[in-house]
Amino acid sequence: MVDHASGIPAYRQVAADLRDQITRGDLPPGARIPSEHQLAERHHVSRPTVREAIALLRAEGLVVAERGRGVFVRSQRTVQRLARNRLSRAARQRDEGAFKGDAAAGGWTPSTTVKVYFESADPATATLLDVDEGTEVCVRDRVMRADGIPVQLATSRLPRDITRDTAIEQTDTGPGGLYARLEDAEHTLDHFVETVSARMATHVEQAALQLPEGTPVIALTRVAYDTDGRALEVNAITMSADRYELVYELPAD
Amino acid sequence: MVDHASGIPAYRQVAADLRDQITRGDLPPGARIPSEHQLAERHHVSRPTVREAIALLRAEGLVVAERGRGVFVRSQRTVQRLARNRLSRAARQRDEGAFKGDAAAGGWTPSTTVKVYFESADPATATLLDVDEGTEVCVRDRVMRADGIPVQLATSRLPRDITRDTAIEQTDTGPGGLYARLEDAEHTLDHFVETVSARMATHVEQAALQLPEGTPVIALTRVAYDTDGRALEVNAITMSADRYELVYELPAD
DNA sequence: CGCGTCAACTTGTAAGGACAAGCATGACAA
DNA sequence: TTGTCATGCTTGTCCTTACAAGTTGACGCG
Repeated sequence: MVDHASGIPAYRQVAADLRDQITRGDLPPGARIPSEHQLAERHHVSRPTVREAIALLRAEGLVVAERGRGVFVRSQRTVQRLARNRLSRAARQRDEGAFKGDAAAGGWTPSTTVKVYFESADPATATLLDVDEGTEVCVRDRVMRADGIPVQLATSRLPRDITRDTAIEQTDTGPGGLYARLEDAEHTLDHFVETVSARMATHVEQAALQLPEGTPVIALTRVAYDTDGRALEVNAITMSADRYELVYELPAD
Repeated sequence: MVDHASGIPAYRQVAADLRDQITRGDLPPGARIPSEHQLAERHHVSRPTVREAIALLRAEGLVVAERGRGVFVRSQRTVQRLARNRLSRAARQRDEGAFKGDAAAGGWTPSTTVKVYFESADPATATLLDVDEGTEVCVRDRVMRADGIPVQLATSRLPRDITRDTAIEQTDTGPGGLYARLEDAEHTLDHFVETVSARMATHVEQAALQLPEGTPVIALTRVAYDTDGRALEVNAITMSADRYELVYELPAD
């Protein structure tokens, strides 16, 4: 019931009530919350007020609405963790790149669509790859899926003088993936630098990753360096924050 | 102007129009967008419709509303990056913990408030620390500020049998911080495991970090292990995604 | 018994009105 | 000149009403 004397807006009180029920477990993941009409009657407020309350919970990512069906408690993070210690040479010899390795560990079926094209380096890419602006780069644009649903977008850029006449310019890079081909071409990988940030999904990403509104994404930029300290590849990865968790292991010294 | 024949809801058309103006730069960061009344008149829609459009942009984190003043375009990310390779023994000997080190590198003034208390381990903590549920743990609850504004929340938990009679149970842990005291007590640190995820801020975090609505946070869980493979500390860190970027360096092999 | 249709739900979109509360500005008084 | 206050602008909150569009299940007909 809404307390008008408290000074707290009615829609926030309704939202808080539902949030409590969800976090307490009275409304478990997947459960349908009462309809807008029912909530309005129960709390003695109007439907727009109830809708505002539900809009809050949607923005928090707690619930999803489905027209004609109801509003449902969001199921928990699909604990599809991604161990990033998979970039080792040994792993490359076992399977085909990190994504397939994660899939095997997580027990889901991976699929990928790839587009390969060429462009001249924009300022940001040029800085990261340490090449002149306008240098020709090979772009590998990938959409990765787990059991058919898109979970990750990745765009790799490499200087064309490295990729020319290699399988990297093919859609299928072959066993071990892109990094294996780099090592075939005598570019010995030394280390990677990953930069992790989070932000709200753009509407393009929302569409591509089939995200409900109000979900954040993890944006990861990985730069691969060879033993000479030269940057070989810049990979911009976007993941639904809902579905991913990144794990890093760091030595104490 | 709204096109009723397009099938696209009016509030989305209004939102798209404003979004374009913002991304194009016509409405630069800090600028005030037209008032709800003006937008309603201009697009020939009602005020509630305009409000719904603005609610969308707020959820996307593009604008912030200030009652009595107007709605303003959000200013850009403050590129305060945080290199996470600072957990080395050498760094501990130089300064006092990772946060002060980051501050020195970033050129801002750090300040911290600490609360220390004891509790019995909840299931999640017990699992991570590999102790029995209910074991007494020492909790260090910290709010970290950069130039006075809160940027990070961190809660460390350690089994009490490790912290008893050490400076870890004091608010001020002394030079080199918590990890230096652990090594003083013959617990040699071996490695850390960091788990990174992103999600929308809870309303508690929103208040503590003074975040506008609709901003995501980066949630990081760090577990410190000693050379025997024993978990010494679990640190749950929450950062505004606006203000942080994490950098990891990984060896290729 | 099977299947299609329809009614009764659900959420989505939109209008219009009313009052509250915070802020800035300018007029006015000291 | 300076401080105070009233006024009008802004967003915040909330109501009532109406119709659109998607889903589900029950009912009746073949």
